[in-house]
Amino acid sequence: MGQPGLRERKKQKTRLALIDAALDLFLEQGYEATTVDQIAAAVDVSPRTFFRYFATKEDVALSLHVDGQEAMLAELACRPGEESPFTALSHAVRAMVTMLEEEDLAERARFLKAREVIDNTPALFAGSMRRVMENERQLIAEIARREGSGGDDLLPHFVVALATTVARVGFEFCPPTGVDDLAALAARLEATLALAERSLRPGWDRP
Amino acid sequence: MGQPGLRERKKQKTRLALIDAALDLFLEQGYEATTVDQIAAAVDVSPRTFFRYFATKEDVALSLHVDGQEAMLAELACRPGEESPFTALSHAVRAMVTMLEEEDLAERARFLKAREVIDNTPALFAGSMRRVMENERQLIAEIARREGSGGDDLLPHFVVALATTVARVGFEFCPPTGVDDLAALAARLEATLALAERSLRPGWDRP
DNA sequence: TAATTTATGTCAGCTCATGACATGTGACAA
DNA sequence: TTGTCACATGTCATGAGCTGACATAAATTA
Repeated sequence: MGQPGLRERKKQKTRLALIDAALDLFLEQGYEATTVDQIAAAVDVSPRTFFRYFATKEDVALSLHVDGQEAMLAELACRPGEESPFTALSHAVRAMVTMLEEEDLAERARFLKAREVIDNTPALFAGSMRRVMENERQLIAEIARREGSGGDDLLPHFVVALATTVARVGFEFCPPTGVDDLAALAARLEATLALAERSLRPGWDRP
Repeated sequence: MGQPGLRERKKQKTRLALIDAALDLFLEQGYEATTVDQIAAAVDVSPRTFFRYFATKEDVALSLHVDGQEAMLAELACRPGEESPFTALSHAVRAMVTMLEEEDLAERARFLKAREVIDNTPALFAGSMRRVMENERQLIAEIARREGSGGDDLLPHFVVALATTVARVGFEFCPPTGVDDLAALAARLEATLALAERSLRPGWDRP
């Protein structure tokens, strides 16, 4: 009886259907060129209902992205306090990928599609950056808390900014996604982390 | 005959008037709360005309930001080829501030206003990040050219990303802007550059 | 002054997004 | 099973951002 009830299941189903329909349409004819009405029609739902699931047209493409961010924050909260800030953040970044690796096949496909659409749509890219930036504030707060530094200390800002930069470079500019590029993505991320590690002085992230 | 002609002068005047009116309204009542019609009315111009000057409502707030980006690119192009990538980029970042310091008083006030509005408006912040990212592609291309590295080389991506990160941290989170915070801005930027310098291994930005 | 260019105004229309209210469908207890 | 309640959805109306088409007014040039 772990089942969440018919109502809830229907909602989840509609939600995923909306995401899938939206991503397919975005890939086919572009983000700007597809209307909310089209997405709603594809799922056989009123346009008004679309906006009950997603606040904006943007959101439907970025919802998975958000899950990743949350996973990152959650992982950071779990890291032991002795770990140096950047090490902890590295693990948090990796968590985004490992989380995906445990997912459904359909879910992974969905994520890769979303990534492709976002990469090819400036408006969506901007939106994703905005979310990254908002997430960054929380990361900074958490790092500052761990390290007991003041609010106007530059270091936490810099460390977090560097970590998100690494994540960004790692996730960006991957070759055209094939069937399951998750492995390639993970490899690229590791390469970027290694590059960062090798570029920085030991102990740089602690005063 | 150095004069650009009445027509051109009028256009520049209208353009600046639109920017000023928009920024003032954004500061007063918030970005989302002010309509294009209001901005147009404040300058006594039809709403349609507004969109002939700025493609979107966002653009009117971000136009100055764009000038800075262009200055950065221009400065990078001027830097001597022997200079290591990150050093060249540092100077390019500084150019954004020095350019402002040579500007009109009104222009500087405009810039500071714009910065304040952008910082307090997620939507605008996202837009500015998008432009930064688009600019980043050009910076990467230029660095790759200087260094003669291939298109899939991680290093140029990383170096440029780090430079824009420094710029971002340097420009962000300044205390509430007073009359002319340009000096404070410059100081903060220098502090961030110093922090980066001190965190990185010598020669990290060259293979 | 006349002819040509071009900035602006007007209007009509599309899409995104939201509030208000009605309706239908699952949840749950008697 | 049935009846009630909660809530997901549909319908309608509205406003804001943005664009195309065409007319008008102003500046430039001859």
